Amino acid sequence: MKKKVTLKDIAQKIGVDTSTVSKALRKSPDISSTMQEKVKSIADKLGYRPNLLAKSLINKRSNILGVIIPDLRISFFSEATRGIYEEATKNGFESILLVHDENPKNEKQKLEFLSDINVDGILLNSVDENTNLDLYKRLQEEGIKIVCWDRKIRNSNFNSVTINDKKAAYELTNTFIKAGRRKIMFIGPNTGIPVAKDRYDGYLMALKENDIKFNKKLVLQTERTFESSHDTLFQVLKNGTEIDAIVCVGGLVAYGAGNAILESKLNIPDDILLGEFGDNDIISRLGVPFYSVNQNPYQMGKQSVDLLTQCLNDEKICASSINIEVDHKIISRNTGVQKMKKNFIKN
Amino acid sequence: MKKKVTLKDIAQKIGVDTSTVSKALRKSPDISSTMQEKVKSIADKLGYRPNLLAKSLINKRSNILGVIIPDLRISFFSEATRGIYEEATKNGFESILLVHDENPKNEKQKLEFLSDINVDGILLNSVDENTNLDLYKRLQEEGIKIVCWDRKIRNSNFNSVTINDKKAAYELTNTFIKAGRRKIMFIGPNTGIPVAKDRYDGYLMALKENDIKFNKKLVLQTERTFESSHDTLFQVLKNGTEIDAIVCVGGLVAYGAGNAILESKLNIPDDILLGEFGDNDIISRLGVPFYSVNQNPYQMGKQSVDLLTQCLNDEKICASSINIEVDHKIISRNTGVQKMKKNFIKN
DNA sequence: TTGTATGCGTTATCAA
DNA sequence: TTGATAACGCATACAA
Repeated sequence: MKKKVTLKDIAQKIGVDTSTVSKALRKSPDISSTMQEKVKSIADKLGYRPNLLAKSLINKRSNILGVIIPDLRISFFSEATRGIYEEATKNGFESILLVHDENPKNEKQKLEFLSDINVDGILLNSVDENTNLDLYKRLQEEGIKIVCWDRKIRNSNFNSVTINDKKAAYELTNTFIKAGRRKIMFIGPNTGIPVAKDRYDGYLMALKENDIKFNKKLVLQTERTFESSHDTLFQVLKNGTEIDAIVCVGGLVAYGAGNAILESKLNIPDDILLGEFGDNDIISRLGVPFYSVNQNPYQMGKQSVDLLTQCLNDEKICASSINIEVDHKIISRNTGVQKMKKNFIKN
Repeated sequence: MKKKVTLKDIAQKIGVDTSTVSKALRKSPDISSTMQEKVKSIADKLGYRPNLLAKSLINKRSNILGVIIPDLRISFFSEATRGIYEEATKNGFESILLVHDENPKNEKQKLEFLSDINVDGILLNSVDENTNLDLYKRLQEEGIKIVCWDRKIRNSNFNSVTINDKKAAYELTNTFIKAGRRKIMFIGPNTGIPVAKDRYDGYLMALKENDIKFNKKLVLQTERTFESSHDTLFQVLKNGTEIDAIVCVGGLVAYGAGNAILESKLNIPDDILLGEFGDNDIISRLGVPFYSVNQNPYQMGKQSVDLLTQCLNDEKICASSINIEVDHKIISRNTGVQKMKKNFIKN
């Protein structure tokens, strides 16, 4: 097992000091160009690569960004992540991706890990705005720049990049109302998580504006997971609650809800219109048309990195609690579904 | 800006040496239990967290696994990644995720980054088996354990976890043949990338066994991207080449192909049966039924981590070029698509 | 039982 | 222009 080539190896080979090699490789004007070339050629030949750990132990910066997302199965996040790492590379950062699975404990662990390896910044899609708030703040005080994206954190000074969730939920609900639906359900968490709260508020606003009486039974408080959404809705449908449209707070919630509806032998969209946030691939698995709020994930990712980069370069920007609003649009999916010949494909 | 708490801070607070603190925190029998408790309580109060960089500079291990995947939009990879990080956590590792986008340059950059931060192991889904082979080998020699998953690397001693790709492709092609199709196309790279080669071989085997004459025109050599697949197939269809089924080497290829077919006003599945590897969500966006090879991604991810863990604990296992074969199955998707009322949902 | 000295690989500040 | 030394935060062999 060969060991990795270090400055020392190069130094010994040439017969100079490590500090000379170090400077030469970073093209310090201290070092003669003859020496610089000599060092460089040896370094290349030996395949030298500086040890990032040692470097960032001394420099204060690692040029690493940490990205924590809720769930990879949600294509909104994968698209956004794509925007993130492309822009990160452009800006000279390496970005590493971690997943918290909507679990505060996981989130804590990932955050601490990122702090332990001295990342410069974190792009955060937080589980909720309470549980780990103190930790967010501590990391920030330690000098790690944090940008929240998709999910902002109220009553805090974190910079963020989001859509206008209230407006989007309002528009989505309104779409249902215009399609003649009145018994519109809202599924998801509606407190604690700011995004969810905003979306809930938008839902309420649309109802109110259209003189639809608020029905408490049509608000299902669930977690942001497939199981929670599925099980809760399935039970509610079993109990005979009538609904004709659903606003789902996120992709997994919508997928769970959609499954519950189909299992209940109800039809989408005839009986129930399905709406979600994120324009997520997984919903297409249901094989039914649905509405979605497209949140321009790629753009959101890029802008998040840009904001974070600015934070790292300018303390003032960092302190100014900026919220960048990304455009969204209401779209419908799978409207062009082709009719399948029965028994054409059999299992 | 508060600085992070270090051993020194704790040591000064108590009035002992850093080495005492270091030992106390790791419960060394050297240190009295009184002292251990004292140190621990102070450490907790101050919120001490060891600096991983410094630690792994000394220890040879970082307990970090690097995961490099081709593309996040492919749900096969997100599912597999899920298996990976769940199992990694269980085994006491932190796993960080990077994406190479089927680009050898990106892959090189990510690999070197992982080496630079001294990860213990890498779970690799390589771009191809040639371009960065020397780099793979160098990292291995430097002591980084590498496990290839999904895509193995022939003529090398890397351990791997895959399905039986040839068999799977054979079965998929056979499914088409049994459905009465004879003009079956193969789309994707079919050389250089081992998985693709195996799948191609399986395709050929099925043709041969069913006395279907091999038609060179029905093999489209493309990259593993949406654009490459889409553009190539679209042109071929425009030129009037007749086909009635397609074996696509991967999800993005299938999505590109599906789009090309629909844009050409052909019907799936009536005119053309679509088949792919990975059981990927994104294909559902086409809103048509399709066949898929489910590769048990979650299981594959877990087993990859287990194999890597074993490698790290036992040099012999590492040297024995193990290939673990994960079960696959042919499935059909979207067969239960509900018929949509025209104009029910409008854009 | 605790402290001292040294080193991991790198950089920065001085001297030479 | 180059070299010696200390430092980053932590761990460990060895001395006290």
